Amino acid sequence: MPETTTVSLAGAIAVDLIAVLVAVVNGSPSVLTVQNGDALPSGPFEDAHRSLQTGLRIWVEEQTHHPLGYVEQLYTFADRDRSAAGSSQRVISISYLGLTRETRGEVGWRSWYDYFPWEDHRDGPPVVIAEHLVPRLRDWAQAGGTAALPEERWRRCAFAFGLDGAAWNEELVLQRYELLYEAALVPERVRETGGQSDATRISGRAMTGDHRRILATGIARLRAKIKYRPVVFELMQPAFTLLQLQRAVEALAGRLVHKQNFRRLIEQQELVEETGVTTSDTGGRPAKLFRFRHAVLAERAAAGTKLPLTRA
Amino acid sequence: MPETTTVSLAGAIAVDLIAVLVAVVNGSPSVLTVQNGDALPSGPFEDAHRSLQTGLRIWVEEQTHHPLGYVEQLYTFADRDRSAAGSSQRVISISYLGLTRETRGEVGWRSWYDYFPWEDHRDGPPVVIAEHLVPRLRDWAQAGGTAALPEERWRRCAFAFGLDGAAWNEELVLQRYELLYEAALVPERVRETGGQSDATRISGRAMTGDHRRILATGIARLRAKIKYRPVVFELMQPAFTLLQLQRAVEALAGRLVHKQNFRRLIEQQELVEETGVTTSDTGGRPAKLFRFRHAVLAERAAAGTKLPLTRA
DNA sequence: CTTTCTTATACTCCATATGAGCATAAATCC
DNA sequence: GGATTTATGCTCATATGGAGTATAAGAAAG
Repeated sequence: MPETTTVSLAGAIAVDLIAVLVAVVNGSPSVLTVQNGDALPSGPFEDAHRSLQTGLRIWVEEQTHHPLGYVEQLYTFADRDRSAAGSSQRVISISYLGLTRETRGEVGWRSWYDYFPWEDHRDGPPVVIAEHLVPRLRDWAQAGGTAALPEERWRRCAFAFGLDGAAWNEELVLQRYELLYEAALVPERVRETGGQSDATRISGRAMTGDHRRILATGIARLRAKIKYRPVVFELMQPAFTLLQLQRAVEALAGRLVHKQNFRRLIEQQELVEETGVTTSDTGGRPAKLFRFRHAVLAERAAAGTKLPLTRA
Repeated sequence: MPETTTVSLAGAIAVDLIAVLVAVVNGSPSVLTVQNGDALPSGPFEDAHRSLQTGLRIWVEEQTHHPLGYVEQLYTFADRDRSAAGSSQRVISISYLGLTRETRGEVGWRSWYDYFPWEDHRDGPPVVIAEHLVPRLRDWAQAGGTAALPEERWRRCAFAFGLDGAAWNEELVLQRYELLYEAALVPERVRETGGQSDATRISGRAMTGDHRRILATGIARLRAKIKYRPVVFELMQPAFTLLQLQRAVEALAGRLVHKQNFRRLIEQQELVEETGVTTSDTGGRPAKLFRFRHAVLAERAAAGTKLPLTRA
């Protein structure tokens, strides 16, 4: 195998950057969208950019006027069916997850639960699962021909959605979406995009191309990451109460955590320090305001905010 | 922002696939190399390939005649300095981690500790750290000009290499390499590649371009992954003793684990099942042979082999 | 054939982490 | 001033993980 790089043969190859930009807006975990919520922001990777990461930063800040905090690469796609039909053009899509402190109430931010209604378990399991998804998934499993296929299909569903005694695992965002895709329960499967169709309430808002799959990838990555890296703080204001921090974590994870244990965890890991100020804006007894101890970033690369989950 | 994809402007863009192919050969965690150990196998992404992953599988199996087990994307690079000097060609490098059961004693497999001698702590901290790396890192830190920079540099070194009371963290493979790179302690920094220079014993074997950085990324990813996903089994023969399994984990992690606790962990997670056969090839009391319970892949996507680490 | 060595395997012990809940404190709202 | 709400401190039971002791079963040495 030669070490020299090689010019690709047929057709030009274009490189696109796609961003999953996350902020917590009014307690909702939100993602920046364009085209009236139908797509994630994306743009060509310009030859002028020094690197992918800087390319992304430059144009996100150009487009959104937001300072971009934490950035991490998600995945690179180049599946053939991503190309525009009839075109010989091959598109490489490199997706990124970015965290930012949303400030002004700008347009384009949408709760990610608009796109994944079944992912929000903060008020218990969403009714849409038992009411609509389970029956349809069961039908799909049953339609799995002969032999072991129906059982196999249903086992996957039960595992992904926490049915039949299995516990809900909030990190399986992508698996759940791909299951629904496979079962043809999302409109992307049949190329009809967006719209306010009746099905939106069941299958969530659709997106262009595979943007919703990319979004699912980003959510899954973030839900996993908050458990072992102090990334939540990238989404917080400089000073915050512990309950505000907890609400942010809960918004991302889509489930509630035990209040006292959450405080214990944060404090014993020394992730925060008191500012000396308290606020009464929260109602009830005034809460101390904390700030993130930036020192921990250097101290412990592996430090993290584990979730003290409430057992089902 | 337009949703349509865009043709890049100046120069063509080529896409390269780079593989970090891992196997455990005679107890050594090994990686498949080409060019006499100077480079990782890589090749152009052909337009004919259906997707990146299949593109990689096809050509790895073409080149190595190895069945490729677990495959996962590592990272996509496009830094400007990766391009050949003088060329306007832009190269996107998409790297993958692949696990395989090496069988015949073929050429090209090399212990990854040839490239990262400081990463093998199975017999305690390698002397090269205290003998050679620490003094040079200290010099580099000291040379950090005025103010807080020297302290800051040294803090990073101490954290990455587990000095000054910090614990050794085997997952920080990439951080360590990048620190050595920054301190100009690896030959890649000055573009002189390969060779059996005296420095190899200290800074490890070098590689072409940023291949060693990609290898470091792969090792780090794998060391993290074995703790929460049952991927070690991809590297094992169909039947194995628990000690063989433990040795494989230790080879990858570069550190020893507590034998009894390792067994407890594996068994209580029901990752394996007895074959009913025992072997006396191990010396001492015959050991039961086990096989991986493939069912767990379906049962628990989040199942894993956590390391019962020995405390320093 | 007994001793010795080596590896396999079964248990015990203890410190810490984590899920869960009770109790009290300090504000606001009527 | 009592009800309500949020903040915060503390206890308890259990699970988990690091570490060590003890015993079993084979091969090799003598």
